[in-house]
Amino acid sequence: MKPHVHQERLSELNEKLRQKSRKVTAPRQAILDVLRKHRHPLTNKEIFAVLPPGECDLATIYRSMHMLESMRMVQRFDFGDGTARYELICEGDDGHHHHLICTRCSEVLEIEDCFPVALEKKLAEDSGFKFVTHKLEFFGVCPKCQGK
Amino acid sequence: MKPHVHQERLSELNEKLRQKSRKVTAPRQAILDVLRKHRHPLTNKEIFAVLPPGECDLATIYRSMHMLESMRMVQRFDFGDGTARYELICEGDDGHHHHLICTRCSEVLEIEDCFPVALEKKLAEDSGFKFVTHKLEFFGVCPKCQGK
DNA sequence: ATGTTAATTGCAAATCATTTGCAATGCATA
DNA sequence: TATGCATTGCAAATGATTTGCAATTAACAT
Repeated sequence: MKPHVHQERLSELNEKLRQKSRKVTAPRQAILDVLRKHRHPLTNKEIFAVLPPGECDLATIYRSMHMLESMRMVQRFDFGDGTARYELICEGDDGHHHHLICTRCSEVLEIEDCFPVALEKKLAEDSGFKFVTHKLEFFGVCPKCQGK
Repeated sequence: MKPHVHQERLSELNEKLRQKSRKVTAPRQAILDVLRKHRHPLTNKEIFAVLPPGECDLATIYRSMHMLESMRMVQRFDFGDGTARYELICEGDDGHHHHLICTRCSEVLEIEDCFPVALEKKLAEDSGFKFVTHKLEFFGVCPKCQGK
């Protein structure tokens, strides 16, 4: 019943799924909903923890994040702790940016500017490499954690 | 016999170990020897593979690298593939630098300049963070791999 | 509506990197 | 040369991620 209700609620994100001949499944919608509500990079386990129990298997989250990454719908970040983190890529954005992470409490600040972009060109010229990109993250101690 | 031969062969690196009341053991010397001979970041497994069989346990390499890192004798790098890599820190160097890594063949180029250092200061001022550092690695396709 | 089919999921087991417990061993110092 | 604590090897534990496979389901054509 009400055959189109479901489609009406689908966001651009789900449309993107459709366009790639991917199925719009409950787990995928749930994952995208979580990402939409969180503006910071989330680990798969964090996504899993936020989801209602039984909503989606951890393995499915891993598989979904790979798919979303390959579709450029999420951006993967490495904070150097051996756990991948993902952020939804906004409309008209390429998802490329950096973070400032507190090494004590793990607070995360997004950094607007991307500095080394200009340098990639110089690097590419000097080295002969092509398609040069970079990963850059900053680490420090946030104001709250400075009082030891 | 020949009680001092061993000591005569000890490098500055082993002296450093001594100074920190660390023991100069065969596995540690072997590991440092490997690092001295390789100018690129090595994974623990790569170090293990280069070492003569039975020379040193993998777990010992993991423990040694942690120790060497805390003593600032090696620098740890993350290339985003979930495996730590280490480079010996040269005399008078702080070990801080970056790499350009080929995403196809994993060739690694060291990059002399460190660009974002000046930006750390600005970031620290803007955010209130202290002790701001960064990790930066570049990725691309090397000349050899460009011919598909 | 319903059937068909390929994509997707859950679950459990497998991998991979890394860590850790513990008893045996080995350096450094007396 | 003896003593004591650091260090090691080995095996088992951990934590993140991947994978095989049978059961389920979305998409689309009946």
